Amino acid sequence: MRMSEGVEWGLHCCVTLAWLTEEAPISTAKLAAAFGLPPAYLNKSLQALVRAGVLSSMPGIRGGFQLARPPSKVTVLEVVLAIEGPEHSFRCTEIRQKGGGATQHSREFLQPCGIAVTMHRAELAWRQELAKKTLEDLMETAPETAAEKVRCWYRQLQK
Amino acid sequence: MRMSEGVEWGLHCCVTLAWLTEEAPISTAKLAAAFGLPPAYLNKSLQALVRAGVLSSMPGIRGGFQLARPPSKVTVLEVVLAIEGPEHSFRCTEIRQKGGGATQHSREFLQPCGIAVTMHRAELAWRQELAKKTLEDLMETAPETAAEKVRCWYRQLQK
DNA sequence: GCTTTCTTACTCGGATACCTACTGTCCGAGTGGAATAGG
DNA sequence: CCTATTCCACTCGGACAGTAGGTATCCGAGTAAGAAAGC
Repeated sequence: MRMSEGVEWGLHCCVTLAWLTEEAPISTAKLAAAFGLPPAYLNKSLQALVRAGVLSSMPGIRGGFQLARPPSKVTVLEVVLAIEGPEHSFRCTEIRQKGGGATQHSREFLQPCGIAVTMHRAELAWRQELAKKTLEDLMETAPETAAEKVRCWYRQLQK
Repeated sequence: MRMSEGVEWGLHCCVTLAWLTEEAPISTAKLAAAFGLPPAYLNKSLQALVRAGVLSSMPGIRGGFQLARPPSKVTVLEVVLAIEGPEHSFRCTEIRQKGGGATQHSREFLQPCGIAVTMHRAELAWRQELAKKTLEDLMETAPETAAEKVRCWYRQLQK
């Protein structure tokens, strides 16, 4: 089970966009340059965030992306689900009903598979943990200097 | 992010083996028949469980697999990690240090990336939830009739 | 000098290849049981 | 009848293809800024 790299990219970009609210919008090319990422592919992840309503995009010569909401209103879970997709990682295929072990009586299959319940409950705990954290929390845990450093770097890029 | 199907297979097989302790060992072919799974590929997952010390295997004409420990001593997490691998799903590649945004001062990179910390903390919650549950718990949540049904089916298979 | 028009450079967005990793299959080494031959 | 031996069917285990999804790239539609021309 491996999470897409786009999640890491998306989260870092969201935090960066939060710091650069004043200078918005920021283009894909600049965000990609900031982290040394392939621009075209990063764009794909950013598009997913737009579709999810986390970012908003502006076309045109001075276009780019910016946060659609204040950082305190965007949870980490939203960003993760936007890029990874909303499906659960564990998908019950009901093999208990499929083989020779599953005889006629389907009455007992009315109640959900205990294994699936356990797995989904664990995933729920995971999601709740991610739903607790917002972009604002991420900004606070970063070093004091980070925000100003990003702004400074961005201005140098403008020259 | 998608979990391997082998996890579902492995968990169902472990519960089945727990119910069939008296009749152990059980061969891959029989377990595969019980759930309608491809035998050779299921064998691959069972091998992983042997390497992890969850199951023990017996070669020979009456060989097969059986639980290496009582069901109460095997956590769901163990089974999941045995098949999925022990790595974390989120892997921080430290992109904060890579692009043009990461200037000279590497002092601030001594403390870990806040995004990675958040993601790992969520995964920890997920793992703890799975570590709480044992195979015994799964057996209890199953319908009363399930255990006897499995044993009955297995005896019919012997004929 | 001001307004309108046009050009143009730059942006996002989706359609198109590539590549890793999960899925599925096959065959060989090894073992324990059962049949058989001998005592 | 009991025991030792041989054979064999069945098992696990790892090595070998097929395929889906994530990764990476490219090109086209659209837009807003800025220059240029006209008033």
